[in-house]
Amino acid sequence: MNKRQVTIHDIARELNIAASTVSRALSNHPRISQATKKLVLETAEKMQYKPNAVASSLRRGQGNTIGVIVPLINRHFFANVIHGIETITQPEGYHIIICQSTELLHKEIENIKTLLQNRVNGIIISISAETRDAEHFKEVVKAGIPLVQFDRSLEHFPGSQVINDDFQGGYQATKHLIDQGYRNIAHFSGPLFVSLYEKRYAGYRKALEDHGMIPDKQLLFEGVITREKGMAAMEKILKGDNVPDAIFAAGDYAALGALLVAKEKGINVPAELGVAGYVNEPFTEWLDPSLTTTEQFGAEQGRQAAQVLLEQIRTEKTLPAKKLLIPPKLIIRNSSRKIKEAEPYSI
Amino acid sequence: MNKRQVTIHDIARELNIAASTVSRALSNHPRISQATKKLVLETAEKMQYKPNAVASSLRRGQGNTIGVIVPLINRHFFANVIHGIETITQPEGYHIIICQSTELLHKEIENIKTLLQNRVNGIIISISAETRDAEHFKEVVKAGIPLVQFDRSLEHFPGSQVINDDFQGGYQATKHLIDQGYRNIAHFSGPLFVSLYEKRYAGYRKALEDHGMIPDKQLLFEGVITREKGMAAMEKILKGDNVPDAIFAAGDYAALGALLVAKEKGINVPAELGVAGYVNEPFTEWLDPSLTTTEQFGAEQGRQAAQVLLEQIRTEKTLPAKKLLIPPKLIIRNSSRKIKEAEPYSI
DNA sequence: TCATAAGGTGCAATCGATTGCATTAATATT
DNA sequence: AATATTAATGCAATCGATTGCACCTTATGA
Repeated sequence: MNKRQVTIHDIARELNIAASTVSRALSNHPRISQATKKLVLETAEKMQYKPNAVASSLRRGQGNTIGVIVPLINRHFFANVIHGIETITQPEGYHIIICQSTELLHKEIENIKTLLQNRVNGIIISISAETRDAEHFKEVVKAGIPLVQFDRSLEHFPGSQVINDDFQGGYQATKHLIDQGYRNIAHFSGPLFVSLYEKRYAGYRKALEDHGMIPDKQLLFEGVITREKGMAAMEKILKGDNVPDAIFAAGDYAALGALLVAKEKGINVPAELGVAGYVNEPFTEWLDPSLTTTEQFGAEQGRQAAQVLLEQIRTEKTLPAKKLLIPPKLIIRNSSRKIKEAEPYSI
Repeated sequence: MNKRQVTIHDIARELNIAASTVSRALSNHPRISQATKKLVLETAEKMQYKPNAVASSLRRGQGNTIGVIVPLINRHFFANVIHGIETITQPEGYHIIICQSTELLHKEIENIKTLLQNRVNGIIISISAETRDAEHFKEVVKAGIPLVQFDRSLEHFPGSQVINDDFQGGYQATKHLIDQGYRNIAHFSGPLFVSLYEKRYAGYRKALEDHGMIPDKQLLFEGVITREKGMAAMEKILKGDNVPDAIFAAGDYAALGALLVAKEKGINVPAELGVAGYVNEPFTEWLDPSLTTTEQFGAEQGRQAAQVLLEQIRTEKTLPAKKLLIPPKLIIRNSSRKIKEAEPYSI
């Protein structure tokens, strides 16, 4: 039930000039006299003219919209990324359309289709857990629309990416545990065919090796990313005969599971068991003991991805793909502070 | 650098028929023969035709987009609401444009302008902390675009709203503390000119009165919504001479502050001090002791708001405004379990 | 004084899909 | 056989803003 809006033709009629003149006056065209511009601007204001962005987009073959596809909007990390994207795009006059794949490939494909139909200027995407190849990205390329991947990505797709340095993150966390004196470190990983988990695991292995330890397959627990799985893995560990003195979990929820079981069994963290998570979920700071983890700077990633995309949009010719590796930051908290140095500890 | 896309005219030329026939065939118009439809569909597929939603929107004067304005995308509650909205709108073929006001009125106004220019079908909004009146909503009404408010709202604006029953929430939480045996309950509130805080406070007062207690102004701490402010308020309380035995905070972060100070001072929660928060932030479940709080069902609110909006969009005539009150749910956890009944407690 | 340039505007086509109305062909009715 | 009816398709205008080109007026230069 939209009511009819004022158009440039209405303004033109009001002033007895051509619509084209109105259009040019509004866009500050150099060939229109100051007097006319002033007149048009005033009349537009008076008549409450609102430019129709849809018509403009159609004619110019260019919208002012950027599509963003994430697995789930309400995941802390992704919400942060979106926030970051918005802070960059909004001042540039772009707005963002958000789609969720809910970790489903067919939805992701659907999302891309919708975005293409709506002729977005560019797409920023973090792929679903199911996505294995870039078939559906080809449509985007064919349409000549720039696409930037972030966080989870198909590395072989020849486009720009803004991703975490998960290898370094895994390395840092493990090295920290070693430095604290832990000598038998287990790893809770996600599914290893997901490259980001594979990399955290590789970082973990490398850190061990660099410090003269041999990664023990027995201490690798794959597919442990929820609290429940973390708890189960921890129970299993305690029942075994090679009980580790530290755990590096590739996700905070799994680490939480380990902490909960440890607390239940009266195991002292960090004295008897060191624990480190990953992602820096909001709850980790307030656990008791607070959880050592790794920050991934979601907002920053969003900003960078948006920057890269805007560059591509603004340049006519295809720019060489950029691959930005965001270095993660280890956040040392009490769950791994075995060495109680005189560290300033404030709640 | 968008490349030219296939249009219905290309298909028409290919098949030697009129573009209008193609259009009708694609939209399954009854007056087009099955044979032609089949042919068109196949050719469209073959030529990789993608309908131009922009052109369609212009012609029909009707897009397929819903605008959502929130203070901050990366706040847990709002992220959940957006998620809820998306789950409803996406299957109906609408997509959502997200805008943040970052709690600033002028940005909110800007956002509304942008959404109107892009001719969205409807707007769902939670107002900024600065917003006091509905001046800028009038433009929306004038354009004949339905608008639904949620969470924080201008109650006197004659449009649909989906909001929390904050009075009940405040009442429930306070009553719970009373039931647990606490007799001197302080309240950490947000700024009281914000109606939602005012209502939680009113609920708190009513609960006290209903149980024969007199709300003490000395125990009201206004504008305490951050952890820092919560800690400060708690310190102040402990220095005073009327030390309460429980705190009902209108926000979880303030409650967290109280908990942290209590822990630091060796005050036993819940034995010596009961604490209840509000909002059910993700961290509250894993605090030690876990924090009693109130869940607001963000996703549910998003779904309801989207439902209401879609109804308005689909109906030609203006529907009577709906006001949905979402009942919040008290989540009882350890920070207020003074009476240790045989409650099943599982980590 | 006349040609040329610059300054201002208007005309009309265009972007791609949609839709009221007209047209043609095919079938049914009397 | 002539007319009415139905089915299938085409024509052309339209949504609102943009833009290449043409046009007219006034200033500039030789």
